[in-house]
Amino acid sequence: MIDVRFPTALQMMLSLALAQTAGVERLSSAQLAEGIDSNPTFVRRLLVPLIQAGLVHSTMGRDGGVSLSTDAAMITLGDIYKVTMGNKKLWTGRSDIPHRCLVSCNVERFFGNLADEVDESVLDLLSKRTLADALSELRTLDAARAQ
Amino acid sequence: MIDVRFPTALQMMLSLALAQTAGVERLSSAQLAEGIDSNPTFVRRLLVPLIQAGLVHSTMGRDGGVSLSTDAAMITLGDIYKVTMGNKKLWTGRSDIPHRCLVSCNVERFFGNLADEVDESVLDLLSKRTLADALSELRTLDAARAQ
DNA sequence: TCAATATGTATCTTTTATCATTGCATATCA
DNA sequence: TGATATGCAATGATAAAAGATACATATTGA
Repeated sequence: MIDVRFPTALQMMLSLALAQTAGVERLSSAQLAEGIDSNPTFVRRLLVPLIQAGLVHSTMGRDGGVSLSTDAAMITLGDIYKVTMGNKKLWTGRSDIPHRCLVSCNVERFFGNLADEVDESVLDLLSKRTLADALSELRTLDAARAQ
Repeated sequence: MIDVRFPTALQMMLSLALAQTAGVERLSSAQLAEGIDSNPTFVRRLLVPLIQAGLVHSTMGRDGGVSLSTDAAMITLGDIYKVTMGNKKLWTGRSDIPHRCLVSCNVERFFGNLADEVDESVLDLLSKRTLADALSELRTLDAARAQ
């Protein structure tokens, strides 16, 4: 199955950012789940690292829910990516290749380095955008759509 | 399962590049499969687009096999990536999200644009390296490993 | 105080993308 | 013409991810 954690976490964070601008205190995992057409358990699983990293604040009990910990302009898409994907790299090579020649003895390391560079460049790109930026991009897209 | 087509195709191409410098006419899919600890069918499946794109030349029949079509310095890792991954994007979002608000109506397009930017930046990075560059990096790694 | 309802979390099942395997037609060469 | 390569289709196995279910725990308000 395709890993959709990042796009999903991003959508959740955008919903929280929108709620913030609309003056809504918090959203429940059920509300967030409805927005992504999924289930509350998946939402809560995704929230765990976001809460631990301090990007999101959670309140338990009746009338509980989650909200952004800070202003949307202080959170970058890179933050969200790093936190939700943890140590998972964008690329992983074949592992345990038998070492028989110049290529097979060194591709593993070579590819690892390459993958690191790719991760770095992607994070670079994501870190230049804040959640607030993304939200205003959504408004632009929405205006274009309306026409 | 993790998609290892690119790292695998890369290793195959590196083996072909090494064979080229060693004066070896061609390698069979069985030989390539041995190098990646896999099976000839998988190798041949990966070769199809590389052959169609003209990066690799294949000869059928007994004593057949494949070889690089051109010099390793003329082939970039970007070429290999584009050809083996086809239209598959690095990221795909959730699809068929119900349209209910500013976020849910526009994230799909927003994320698509973001994914396009990421693809572009990765291809940029890969296109700066040739197979010949990669082969000499392998030699450098090998020298470091020998110590 | 207690009923309602939220999060936190563990466990099991379902789904599905990917790779492995098998089989066979076709091509090529000694 | 037999040995051996590619080309290709079809089926099976594997594993990662998401869905589903269950329940303990926390909080609030009547």
